[in-house]
This record gives sequence, structure tokens and C-alpha cells, in this order.
Amino acid sequence: MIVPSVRGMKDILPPESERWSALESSFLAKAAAYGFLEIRTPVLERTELFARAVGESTDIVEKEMYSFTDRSGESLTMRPEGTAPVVRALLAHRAELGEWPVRLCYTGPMFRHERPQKGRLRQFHQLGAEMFGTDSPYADVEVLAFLSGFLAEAGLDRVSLEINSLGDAACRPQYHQALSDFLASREGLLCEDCRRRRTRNPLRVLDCKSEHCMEATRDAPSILDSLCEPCRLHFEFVERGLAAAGIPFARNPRMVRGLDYYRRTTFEFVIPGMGAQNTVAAGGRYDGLAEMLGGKERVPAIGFAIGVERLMLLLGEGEGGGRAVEAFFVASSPRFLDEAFRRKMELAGKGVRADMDYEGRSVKAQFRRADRSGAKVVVVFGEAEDARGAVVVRDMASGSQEEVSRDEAMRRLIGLKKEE
RNA sequence: GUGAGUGUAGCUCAGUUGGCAGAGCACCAGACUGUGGCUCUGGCUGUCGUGGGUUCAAUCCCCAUCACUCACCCCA
Repeated sequence: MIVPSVRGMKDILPPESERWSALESSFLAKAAAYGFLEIRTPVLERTELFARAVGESTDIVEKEMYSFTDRSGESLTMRPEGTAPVVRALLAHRAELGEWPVRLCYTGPMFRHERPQKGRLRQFHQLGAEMFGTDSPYADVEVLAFLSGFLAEAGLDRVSLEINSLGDAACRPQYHQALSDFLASREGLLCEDCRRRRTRNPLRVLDCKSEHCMEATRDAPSILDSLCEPCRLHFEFVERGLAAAGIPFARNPRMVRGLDYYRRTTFEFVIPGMGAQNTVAAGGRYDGLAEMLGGKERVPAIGFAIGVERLMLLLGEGEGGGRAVEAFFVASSPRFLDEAFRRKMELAGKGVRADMDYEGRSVKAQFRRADRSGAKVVVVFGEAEDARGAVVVRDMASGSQEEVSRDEAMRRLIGLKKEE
């Protein structure tokens, strides 16, 4: 009985793994072009970090964290998201990271104990970026331009960007109160879930998919109408910036985020008609988080995360990597295996991939394998040529072949690689 | 956490109203005793997810369990 893998955790096999690597490198390259350099933080953090950053009463902290007590009695948690660890690292290494703004990005696995579903796993992966140390809405526009540019370059079309503002400490409480009062007046019309949400997290009611609730909240007060002057100006600046950058977007005053730390700008890239998990990337501004985590100074910040699995889903199978085999060596007799093997190793050392059959199969079978391997040429080590120190080089596409010296054959194969 | 569906050869699936299981593809060998892709011929492979129960007998019925899928919830 083989040991099964853990629920919701998947092996990523070639050639899919090749596409993952390619996606990650293109992300890091794009990030570098915008000034974001990679940070690698531990997968494990103290549970307290997420409890404080993400919010005690969020679903993530309440029931989705992989937490355990380690041998020293400390409660540790496998990170459910990437922002809190990066902020923690920023505060710990403030002096080493240079002047504001500090731009960091990351890639890696995150863990949440949810019921697995299409586009949702227990170990999933994110590409993320965070920009620290400026309140300027230019930062919001920059981060969105980076994200939107990356998604487009990755080959994603049909995405739409939705933006919203959650206000700040000055205006959000008033809005909460206003919304709460409104919902109280409509209590009877709400679904069971929403009645519960009404007191705990009123914003969620606006996001309910139930038709009754959507109807009942049609004329609910909008957060965007309740913003204080600074928040309103900030939001409008971001909108103008996006327009100037040629990035299409839509306001969505009902957009809700699952983490408590967001302030002001929030955004999501969604794919219409992709099923339940239609958010491929999301983020927002979190100006208060550094202080919540014990930072002495205020560090305004904005960032995003992209769901790699969801992005891969959208990009489809694609061509998929896999390294092409340049040449396949056929040994017409087992006594040529040594020679063929030595040549194969020699080519590998030069970065050329050759393959051969080690099992002593018939020439016919070796050719069949050569064909399937996709090799451009087959090199035959045979009796007749051996006396002359030569081999037969066959072009698999055309079927033409000729006899050349072994050294010449090697030179050609190395040349073949260089032509690409 | 809730609900529904699925789980049979490497892959995609069929199947028996309960009697120790099949197809296609793939794979292997052969159809010229050094040469592939097409065609033809032959061949190999399964604890019928796992553990119990009912039965003379279960892959097919019952219970449990695990995994996967989809939806809800929530989120990347």
C-alpha cells in the first residue's frame, strides 16, 4: 500500500513543472523591471503573526490555519498568506533594506485548511509584491500597472480589473455604522447567513450571491459615497492614473476582501464565467499593518498576490516545456553501448541532450524509441562503419542519412544545438 | 465545515438485474537476419480505492473510511 499524498496537496510533474518555473521567472523578471526584488521568508511563522495581521475573526484565522505546537511549546503556523511575513521581515531588517519606498516580491506556497475544489487547494502558490513607505497614489497605480502588465504578458485575456476603496480610520467607522443601520432595517429580507454576517462583518452582506439579498441591498449606502476627503482624493487619483496608463477598470463598491488589514484601495482581477474561484489576483493598500505588528513608525503600503494554480488553469495546457532531445544513439550491437554512452555523456557536458537505449533492444526497437523521443537525428554505431571510425547520421524528418567520422558527428550535434 | 457525484489495466472508459472482468489507446514482439513514423498479426498488464458486513458466492447489495470532482461557505 503506497502512502497517499495529503489531501489538497498536489505533485507538480513535468512538463507542467516547466511551465511553473517559466511563469515564476517571468514574474521575477517583470518585478525587477519595476524595482521589486525577491524576498524569501520562512514558511513557518508564529501563529500570533497571522492572528494579529489577518484578523482574529476572519475565516482564515478562525478555522483555516495549519497550526501546531512545536517541541518547545510554541504555537507555529504554516503561512496562509504572504503579506504578514513580508511585513514582519521588513520591520526586522528595516535598516538593511534602504530608503523608502522599499519594493519586495515573493513566490511560494501558502497553506489553508479549506475543502479543496477547482482552483482551490490546501497548499497553493502565490506570486506577490509589496511596496512600502509611501502614501502616494502613484504607488497604487504603479503596483496595478505592474500586475496588469504581468497578467497580459503571461497571456491572460478576458480579465477585468475591479477596484474599490475601503476608506480609512477616519471614514470607515461611520460607513460601517450607516451600513449596519441600513441592514438592520432590512433584516427580514436577508438570508440566514447574512443575518449572522450583519453584526459580525456587515460588508460581507453586500457580497452575498443570494438574489434576495442582492435585491434587499440594492439601495444600500455605498462606501464610495462615504469616503472622507483624503480617501476620496486618493481614490480619484488612482482612477485617473489607471486611465492615463491605459488600464481598463470598473468600480465595484461592493467588493469585499477577506483580510482585515486592508485600507483605502482594494482591487481584484476576475475572470467572468470561470466558476466559483474566479479571482486570479487581488490586493490592496494596508497602511496600518506595520504598526499593528509592532512597528514604531507608520509604514503605508500596498501589495497584491496572484494565485498561481488559478492562473495556470486559465492559461490552459499550452505548449508545455520539456527539453527536446537533439540526438538518439543506436547501438547495432551491445558492444557499441560503451562508445555510445561515452559520446552521450560528452554531449551532455556540452549542454546537448542525447538519448539512447540501455536495454540492448533490437535496432528496430531502438529506432522506434528514437522516433518517439522526437530526436532530430539518429546516430548509428554499427559494424560496417566501426572499422572506419565512423557512424551513420540519419535525419529523422527527411530520412536521408550519411556516413561521417565520429568526431564530425559530434561537431554537428553541438552545432545543431547552437543554431537554435 | 455542509451537500451531491465519482473511484474497474499506464491512460480514457464499458460491464455483470451478485457467479473469480472487457474495449480503445499505449506498451512489447513479429511481418526483410543493422533503420522509425502507416498497415497487419500476436502478446502483456488488474489487490475491480481501502476495511468490514450480507451471501454458497460481491467488482456489482449494505455500512464505514480514504481520495478525487463539482457546488455552498470563503478566498489567491
